[in-house]
Amino acid sequence: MPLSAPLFSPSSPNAPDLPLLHGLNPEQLAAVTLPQGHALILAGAGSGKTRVLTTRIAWLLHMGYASPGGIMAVTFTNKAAKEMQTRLSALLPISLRGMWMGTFHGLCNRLLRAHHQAAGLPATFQILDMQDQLSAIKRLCKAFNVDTERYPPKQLGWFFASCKEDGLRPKDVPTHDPDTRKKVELYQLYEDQCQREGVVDFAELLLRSYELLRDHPALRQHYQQRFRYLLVDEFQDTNKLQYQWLKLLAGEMEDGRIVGTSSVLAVGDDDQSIYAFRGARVGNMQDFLREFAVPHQIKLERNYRSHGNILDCANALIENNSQRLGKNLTTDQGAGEPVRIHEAPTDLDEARWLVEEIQALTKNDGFPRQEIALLYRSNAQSRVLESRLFNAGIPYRVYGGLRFFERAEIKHALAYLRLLENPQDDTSFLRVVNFPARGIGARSIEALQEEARQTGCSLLDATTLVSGAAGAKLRSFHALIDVMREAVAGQSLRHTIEHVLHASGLQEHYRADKEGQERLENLDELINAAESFVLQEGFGKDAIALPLDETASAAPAALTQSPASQGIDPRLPLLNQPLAGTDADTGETLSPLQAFLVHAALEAGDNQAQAGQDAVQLMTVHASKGLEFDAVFIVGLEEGLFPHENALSDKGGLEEERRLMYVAITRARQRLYLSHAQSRMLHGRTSFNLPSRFLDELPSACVKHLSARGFGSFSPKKEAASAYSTRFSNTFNSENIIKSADTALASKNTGSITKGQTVFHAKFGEGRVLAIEGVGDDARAQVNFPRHGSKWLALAIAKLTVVE
DNA sequence: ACTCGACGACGTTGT
DNA sequence: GTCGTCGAGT
Repeated sequence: MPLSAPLFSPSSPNAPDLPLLHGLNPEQLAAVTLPQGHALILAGAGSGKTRVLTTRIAWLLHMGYASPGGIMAVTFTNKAAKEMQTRLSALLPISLRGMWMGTFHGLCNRLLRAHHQAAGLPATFQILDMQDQLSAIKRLCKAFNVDTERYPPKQLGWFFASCKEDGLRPKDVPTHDPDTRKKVELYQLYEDQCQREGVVDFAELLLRSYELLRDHPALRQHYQQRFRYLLVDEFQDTNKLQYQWLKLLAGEMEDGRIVGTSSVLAVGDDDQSIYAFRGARVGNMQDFLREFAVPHQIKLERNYRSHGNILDCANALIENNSQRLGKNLTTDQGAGEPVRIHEAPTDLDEARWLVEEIQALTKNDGFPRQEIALLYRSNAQSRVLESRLFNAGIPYRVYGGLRFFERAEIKHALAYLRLLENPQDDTSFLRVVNFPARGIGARSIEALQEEARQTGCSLLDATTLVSGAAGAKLRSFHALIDVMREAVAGQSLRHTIEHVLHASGLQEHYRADKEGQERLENLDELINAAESFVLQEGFGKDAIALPLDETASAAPAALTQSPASQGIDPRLPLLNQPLAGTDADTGETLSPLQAFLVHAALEAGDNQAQAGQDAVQLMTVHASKGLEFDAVFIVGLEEGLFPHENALSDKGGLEEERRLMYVAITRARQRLYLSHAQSRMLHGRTSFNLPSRFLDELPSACVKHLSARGFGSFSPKKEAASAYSTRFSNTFNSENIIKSADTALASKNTGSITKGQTVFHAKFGEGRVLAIEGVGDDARAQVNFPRHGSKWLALAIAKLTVVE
């Protein structure tokens, strides 16, 4: 559908000369001061999107168009939510209590906590992260003798999640084949299990709160009237369910259109949609325009981040995508330096080159280390980079490894805490019933699970049903939990955790373990995390007090005025309570411990709290979204890797890879390096890959090919090995390439060195030639040295002499 | 009941 | 190369 909505004129009387608005460009100003009504902001990378969002909120509040309680702002990541919070607090000196700002999952959790009864959940319901979910599914499979060869738990989890993201309960899933029927059957069993244990997974948070709003008109209308302004960040990443959820909050549907008094401001960039694999639906942007009859649409195309050459590369690249709303970024910063492209013989050489460039950047050009980012397509690539950086003594920080709350010792501690809150939580029970070891083995657990299944009760409750010595041990564990619960009743969060760490024996266990030092420190860190969480959330102070704005008073009033609430259904438990008290703020009805457990589940935490350290930043391209750096390296730009081979099967997949590349490029402010290797260790074997097609899509005027250090002049032509690789798919094992390279080189190979010979190297000594590839100056030999392992050596550089 | 070693399968992106 | 599972040994 054409995007022809008129621009709102910024010169309206709605936009007085406020300091708040200073420095905004005309489009930003227009977006910030939009009148009532829905709007779509197409915000290009680096166009000041977050600034627009926060200033918009500040402006609404400042002008009195809304109170904090009338605003809901949704983001995808906790990082973005926090950032918004911080910036907003800097703009406005008022309390933002009552404003709903957070991630989709966070807000859904908030909704479900406030109305847990209506949602059919216990007040103490716990949230399953991916690990928990997987172990829950595995347990389910075991209990029902599922063939996990045919139905791998991981795949089942993915199936359940995608059903939920489409808003489908088991009964709604169409089953045309026996395979799907089986999976749906398991889906139902999984749901039953979760319900029985009082736990919800990530997708369930969304689906459950969607259903809550859908099935309770009075409640829905209450929130519809409360939230006059809904702001959604990264709208292109919303999935079907999130969009439906938003629609319910925005107003009632009539004739395919939304009617209501709220204004939805969706901010997004279709070119940065990189989460289709997990259900994101860019089509939501078009649907939004249509179903909300969006009157205002603004494009933010001025980029304040990157130099011209970088931006030109990004623009040219993304032009190759067909499904676009259309957008072109501009800058007035000047062209800057060319984008540098480097080709390395191997992934190891790539890493070596990278280290040298980084050293030059920091030493000669004065780039701070934390302003340098290394981006890669998949996590596995970080290893080589890390080891080279480590050897070179360059401090670095890897994002996206095991995060704090995902560490085993932390999960153990949390499992105890969760059991105190929710004794039904079998996942937590199983995690810690024998950790530290209590002599409760697999057989005892099996017996226990059998009893629990027959009785339909939780594992903890079933401990009373098991006979014999095993039963006694199980009951003493039960007693341990009960004693802990009593001991921490009414205690502060800090004391609670300290007590649990001690009484559970966790601390002692790690203290006895000589490898457990780091884990002990992490447990201490958990206490610190809890402490700062309590301070941040302000528990114990004015936690109960509601802001004295219209929220507290107007919301119930609005409810009584609304026609639909005249005949309140008395069966709805929530409506028998004063709404202002229940709906208002999270945490209000939550104990500090409960809130902390939610916090731990919803934000797995940064993986390393070493922020502020002067370290090079390593992360996947996905993780880099929303960040920016002075200098960016994008490595591993090879066919099959980036674009990833799994994404090449369909066109949509390739376009998403291209958007991913677009995101990566637009992270750079001043300097951008792109590199690829002719061969790399992948999945434990050497593979030979063509340079990524994305490199060919960049305008040659903006790029500069660096000559390979020590390998003679750079040759833009495909190498012999690479040329052959096109005939055998993109990656194949080294045996194939050796064969083909051998044939290719039979006549062309200049040197006298051939495969199988023993050669001598000044540094490495004698070694056997495993393979030869390349021609002329680029010819290389893979030589296996007894003491140094196998190495690729350039024949033009390394002085190899044939031994016999 | 627990620990350890061998073995095989499996390798994107993540709230 | 890593992870999880399985079997044997203590």
